[in-house]
Amino acid sequence: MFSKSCEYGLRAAIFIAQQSKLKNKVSLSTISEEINSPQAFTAKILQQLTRNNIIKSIKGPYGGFMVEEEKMSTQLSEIVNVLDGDSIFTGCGLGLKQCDASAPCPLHFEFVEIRERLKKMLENTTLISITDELNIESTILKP
Amino acid sequence: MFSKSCEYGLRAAIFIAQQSKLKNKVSLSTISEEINSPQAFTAKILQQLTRNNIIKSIKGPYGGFMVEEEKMSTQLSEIVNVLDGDSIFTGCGLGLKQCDASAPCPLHFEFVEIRERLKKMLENTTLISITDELNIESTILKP
DNA sequence: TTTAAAAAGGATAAAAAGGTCTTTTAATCT
DNA sequence: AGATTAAAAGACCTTTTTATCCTTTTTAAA
Ligand code: FES
Ligand code: FES
Repeated sequence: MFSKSCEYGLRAAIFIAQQSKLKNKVSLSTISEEINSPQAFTAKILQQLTRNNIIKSIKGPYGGFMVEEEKMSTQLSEIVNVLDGDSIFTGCGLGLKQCDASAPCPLHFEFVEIRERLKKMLENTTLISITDELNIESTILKP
Repeated sequence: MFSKSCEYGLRAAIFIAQQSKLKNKVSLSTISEEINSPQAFTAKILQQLTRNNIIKSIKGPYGGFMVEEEKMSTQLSEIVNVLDGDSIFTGCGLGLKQCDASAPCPLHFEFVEIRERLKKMLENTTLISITDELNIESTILKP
């Protein structure tokens, strides 16, 4: 469904958001331990999220990564878009060059509904909405 | 969503099924033209579908590929399973080692619904159901 | 101001996916 | 039987994804 980059990126962003809610900055090594991802690769992904202004990084001792208050409303769809592009939201299920109801593939009408539901779900889920729920239900970020 | 192999494989299988309904065998070159896929690569994919007994191949002059009558009820989910494995049907959206309601990731409950809907759709769609519809609606397999 | 912690950036490497080419095998026609 | 046609099989190549390593830059604290 999503690339490895995207999976790690989502898990990382959620973990950082959790900690930011508790006013903690977190270092790369902590993040990759807590979400069980390869450290150096995770660093690259965090750079992308930083460049795209989804998380904030602070260099130097006592530095780390955090999600700023106003970025806590970031939709997961934005993160997916940064890391995997938008083909999951707009592409044809059978790989036709463009998904178009006027020239539909055999799966089009059913596929679009599922794709839209996925899109809506990722748009309606934000870093803040997840970290709020995390306090209630017990969900996890590593295997 | 699906790999290129899977996209080509689904398009090819649907095209072959269409033609089999008209009692036509189709050659590799025809298939790759009609579904707009790279020929040599498509050959590899058709071999997989043949080995997995989803389509039938006939060598020699007047040979080609076809879907046998009893295989027209093949579910698209079987083709996806052969070409991409079952991770799309069972894997965790955030890439946790296993998707498990007792240790759910933050997306689990919503993700499972979408994943199940995709699975049901691909199980309910068969080569025969698609080729029946193809006569009614005008759906396409390329570009 | 020196030190050390931490991210950024660049180079590289391994693995997987995507794709091509050549030889072999099987079927049909003459 | 021999020539021809078409897929099967396996070797090979290219690109993308996934991943590591190492150096540089930044910066807080002693
Ligand atoms: S054309 Fe294939 S999903 Fe829309
Ligand atoms: S645990 Fe992540 S989708 Fe089920």
